[in-house]
Amino acid sequence: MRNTIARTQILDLITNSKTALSHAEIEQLLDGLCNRVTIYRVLDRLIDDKLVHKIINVDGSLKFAACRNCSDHHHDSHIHFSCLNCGSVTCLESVEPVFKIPRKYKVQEVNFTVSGLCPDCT
Amino acid sequence: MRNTIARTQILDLITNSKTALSHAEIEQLLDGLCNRVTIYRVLDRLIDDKLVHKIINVDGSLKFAACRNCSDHHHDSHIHFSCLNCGSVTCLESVEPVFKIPRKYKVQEVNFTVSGLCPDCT
DNA sequence: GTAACTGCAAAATATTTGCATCCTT
DNA sequence: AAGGATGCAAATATTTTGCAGTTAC
Repeated sequence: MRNTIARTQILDLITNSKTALSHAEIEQLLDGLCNRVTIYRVLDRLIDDKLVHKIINVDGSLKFAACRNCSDHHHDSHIHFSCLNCGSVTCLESVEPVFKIPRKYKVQEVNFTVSGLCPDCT
Repeated sequence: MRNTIARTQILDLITNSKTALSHAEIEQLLDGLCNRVTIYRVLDRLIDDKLVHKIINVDGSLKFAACRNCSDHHHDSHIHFSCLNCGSVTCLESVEPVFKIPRKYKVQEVNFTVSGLCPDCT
């Protein structure tokens, strides 16, 4: 793993953003600093390295957010809030949902998204 | 809304399937009965008509399942189980998760997916 | 110096749209 | 008969891959 400009810049953007960023948003923010393809590859790498989460948005689009405490494996059981008005996706770290799955299913990961209006759009 | 062959067949497939179906699976099952584009259009229509749910899978792919009780609006707050081995997606109708979102957020929809191993793959 | 990273072009995929034709009612 | 539904081709959009050149360590 090398500290390249692209990697550093992309990780900075994601870390400093309040909301999760899409590939397109990252590309726009970088403003030509690096190629679109590089962004794909750096994101994959950051996810492998457990520095960034991949979030599947309610519309199926992808968003990326900084990991909080994923050292050896991603653990992303908090809720993501997706705003239907401005499109922002926010990690609600504090909220852990409670649920029961029939025993015959073996649970490994969890992906919870709630959509509606964020505080800014209410 | 017309009762065309494509519409009838596609709705039948989805209704009779234990698991949610992807566009590709539907296309394969129909085996050339209708065009790929038609499947896209029929699915959109069935969703509009509240006969079919669109489910966003953990990998971002789309799956379609029959609606249970969505008369005027989709209400899809149950958990979807996504098998990481066989790729099947199942609606767990009986399980309603409990969670609390900060008041400043206005909740409209919910999308909960749990992934792991389904009973057949354990 | 070398292996990893990057950019460009092109391939592969997935979805949407325009338009002429067909079919349900 | 008429308007919605369909098929085909092509346009769009998104992501992946091959390869040559560049860069971090």
